[in-house]
Amino acid sequence: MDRKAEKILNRIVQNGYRRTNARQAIVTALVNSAGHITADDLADNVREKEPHIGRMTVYRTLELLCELGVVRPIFQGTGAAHYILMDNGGHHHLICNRCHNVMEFEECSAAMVMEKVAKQFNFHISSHLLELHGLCEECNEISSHQ
Amino acid sequence: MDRKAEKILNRIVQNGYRRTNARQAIVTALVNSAGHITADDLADNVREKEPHIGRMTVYRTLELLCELGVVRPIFQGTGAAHYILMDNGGHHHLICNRCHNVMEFEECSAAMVMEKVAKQFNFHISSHLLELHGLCEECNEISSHQ
DNA sequence: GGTATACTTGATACAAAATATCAGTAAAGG
DNA sequence: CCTTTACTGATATTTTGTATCAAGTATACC
Repeated sequence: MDRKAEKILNRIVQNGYRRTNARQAIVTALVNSAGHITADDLADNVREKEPHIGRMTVYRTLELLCELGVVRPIFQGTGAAHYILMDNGGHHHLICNRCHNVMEFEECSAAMVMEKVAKQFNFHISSHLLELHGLCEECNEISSHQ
Repeated sequence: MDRKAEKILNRIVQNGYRRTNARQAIVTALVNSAGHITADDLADNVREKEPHIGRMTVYRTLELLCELGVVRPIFQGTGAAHYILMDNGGHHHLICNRCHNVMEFEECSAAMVMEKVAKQFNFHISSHLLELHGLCEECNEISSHQ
């Protein structure tokens, strides 16, 4: 069992919810998905190993994980919601408005900013999401050629 | 006509799309909605004044505005996507995992961070979204009392 | 101002995604 | 092992979003 998955399952138990086989399988699949996946794709992954697990349970588990702050649904391009793992602190995305490509980046100096805000509002931050929207290098060139 | 709406409509024209009555009405309603609204609610608002405008057109206009980077769909609690206006540079949200309250804050020192990233990736940033997830003051107290 | 053209619109039908329900099942605590 | 209560999963249903296509309208050109 993955350590990351274990951590999330503990969080579930600590909040008074039960540790079930379905939840174990779903959380494990979620962690293995690298943290970017739709509910339906996650359901498919889970059912490869445990075919008896229903779609509904996957949706419900994701809802629970949202409530616990483990996961956050976002739109990525078009179609269904993508769930991203927030348990590791944060996500940093560069999102191109034209090609909808998502690039991830690391950036820790943002931490300073957050600390400041947290103090001001007396808010207990558990994770964050920073999205920078615009045009990636390639799409920007196309634009300027028109 | 609102200046903000005017600016968005200009952006539409500058990108080779037409300035139509439907788009004017939709953009105006969007700006008046304070920038947090679902597609269907927006359609309702638009149709109060212009009942002939179809739901489909609202969806299509929002799609166009996404492409232009004017708007960004996010999940807020449950149900349909909420569209937030990105035209004024950025959004800064504090989102409580427990009560799902969304507080907005201003924070400009984040600009430095973004500049750095933009250079590194040669990415042309037009707007940004920074979400800090955790527990608000009130919910944090409830937690520690348990 | 009139006309041609291509873009835009809106009614309808359709597909996809998410939710409600409820009988059956399994986890936790004794 | 037994009881209680939360959880599950098949199904049906609602909600949300998309495809289609004839009719309409904005723009460019004359």
